[in-house]
Amino acid sequence: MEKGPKISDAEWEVMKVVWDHAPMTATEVLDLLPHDQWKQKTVNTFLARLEQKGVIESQREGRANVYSCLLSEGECRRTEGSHFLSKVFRGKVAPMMLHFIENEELSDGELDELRAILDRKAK
Amino acid sequence: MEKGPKISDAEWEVMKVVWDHAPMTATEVLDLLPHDQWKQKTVNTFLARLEQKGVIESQREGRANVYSCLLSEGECRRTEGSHFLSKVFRGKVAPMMLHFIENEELSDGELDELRAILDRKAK
DNA sequence: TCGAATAGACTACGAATGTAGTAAAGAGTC
DNA sequence: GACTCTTTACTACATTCGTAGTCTATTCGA
Repeated sequence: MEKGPKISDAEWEVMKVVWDHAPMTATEVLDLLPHDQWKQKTVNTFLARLEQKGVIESQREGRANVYSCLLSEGECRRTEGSHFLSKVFRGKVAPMMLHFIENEELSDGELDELRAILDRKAK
Repeated sequence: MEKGPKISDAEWEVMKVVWDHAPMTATEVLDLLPHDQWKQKTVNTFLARLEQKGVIESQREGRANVYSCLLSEGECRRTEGSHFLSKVFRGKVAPMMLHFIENEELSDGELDELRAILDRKAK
């Protein structure tokens, strides 16, 4: 399987906005991020780096660059997820699942949902 | 909850060995890592950094340093896991679980195991 | 048309990461 | 005790990451 590019922590924050609203300009990206934590120039830098990495692309439109996604959130989740799995849980899925079940709050509804998925999966 | 230190990708590789075999020396750590990918000096650097970060501690024993864990693998998994969850899956546990069920190979045995855990959890 | 505002391009810079080299000190050998 | 070998302590250095600043070109208003 094809290894996607490495997307850093801060880059992920930017990408969440882009995935939700692209195509969009750098100014629009800033507007959808917490203003007290982000400066326009910082956002611009990340957008440029993300384009370098092939996660997004830009098209000039008048005075502004309009950014669109090249990689979907799902694709990036696959890359990041399998990396996390092998790094933190030594590639063992079941212990990881158990970890999250034990450590994160799951509502009864979510538990039911997961059981349903597992039942379907098991044929 | 107390945020643990950031442990980098390569540092995790070293820590897996330390968690499995501590207390141990730097030389012993190298012996348990793939020799073609690790040099002794590199291992030493990582051990020093991990000590700085408070993940391990060392005690002088003759000419060598003997390293022991200060943070368990489970503690580090909790820190890393909740970071991953909020970064990649926006804090939503169920979609993450679903993602792994759909994207990683789970044997029938593992599926059964997970169902059993969920059943127990839901009472 | 000329200056002001604005968006992008390029540059900066310290901290963390991956990967090691060099110097030095302790331990064992003759 | 002098020499050698091992293991540590300190230093190095290119990349990536987080966070912007400066310089420039373009657009908009007067």
